[in-house]
Amino acid sequence: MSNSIEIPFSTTLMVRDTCLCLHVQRAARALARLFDDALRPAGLTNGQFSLMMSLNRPEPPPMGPVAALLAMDQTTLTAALKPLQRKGWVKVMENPRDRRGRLLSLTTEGKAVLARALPIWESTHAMIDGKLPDGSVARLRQDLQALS
Amino acid sequence: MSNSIEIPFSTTLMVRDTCLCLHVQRAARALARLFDDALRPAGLTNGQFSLMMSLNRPEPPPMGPVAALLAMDQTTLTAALKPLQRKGWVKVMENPRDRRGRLLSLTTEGKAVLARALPIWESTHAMIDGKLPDGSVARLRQDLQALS
DNA sequence: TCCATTTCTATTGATATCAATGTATTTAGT
DNA sequence: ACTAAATACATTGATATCAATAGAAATGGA
Repeated sequence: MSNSIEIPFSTTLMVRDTCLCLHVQRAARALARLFDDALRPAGLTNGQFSLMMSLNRPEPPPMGPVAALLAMDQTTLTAALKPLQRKGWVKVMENPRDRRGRLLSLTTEGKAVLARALPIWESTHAMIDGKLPDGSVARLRQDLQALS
Repeated sequence: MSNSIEIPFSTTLMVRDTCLCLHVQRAARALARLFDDALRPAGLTNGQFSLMMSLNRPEPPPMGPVAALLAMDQTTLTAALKPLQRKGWVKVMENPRDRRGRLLSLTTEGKAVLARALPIWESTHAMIDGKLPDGSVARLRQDLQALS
């Protein structure tokens, strides 16, 4: 006996259509592929581009605020820095004011890589802008910001 | 000599504020954490919940369409199925009509796990809905769909 | 039928992601 | 100054993600 616990197919369709988490994950994967493809000639992934761009500041930031800006776990940032350090694009140094902390900065070569990637970002982003209805991109950004 | 190639800080701020890819990745990470936390008592991550829900169909689907539905690489789906198979929640069988292919289905226990997770999804989603302005969630879904 | 092409999936290698945990350092309270 | 608590990162282990590649089976054209 024992009726097995079943979710109706109609519920499945409802969840698929309405789940915001699923929709965001889908879009995240699709956009990541799009930017990864575009940025490949520059030797960067979309995540590496965003991370390095966030390090292009007058003063080298510590890790915590950078992780918060990117809405990622601090351990994820530690891992993401590894390949960039290996390539000599990012420098991680001890914070003289707080020896627990690290300060992150782009190397000269890192800045050059980022500068070569920038026009690719611009054209890719313009392409997306063009494909979406006018104004929807700005609206989308606002809505997304409310989630993170 | 050689002036190093620098991107102005103002450009960095512009990219940070406008990059749709970054905004989507940020929201994706934040939402993933939120649902992962909520679903943890059910033993599922947000991705596993979405995948298993997409398998709750009258007829077991092959892998290709499932990967397309989730907008993920086919190799990602292969990997994502591994832990679910190990736990006995998903069954992967050869397609008798096409011996290259596989058919994916939930086991009885898988269906039970999914059924226990459903109320968690409902309450978590309702919580998000409540925190966002009226109507913005539906609009957001539409905009995201245009991207994937 | 035979063969080239296409389709469907798996494997490998690299990076991304987070939970759990540990270590070193700073801060705050006394 | 001393100590407990908080803070900033790193490490480990598991899963997620995709590119490149390879294998097997189906399909289509001659």
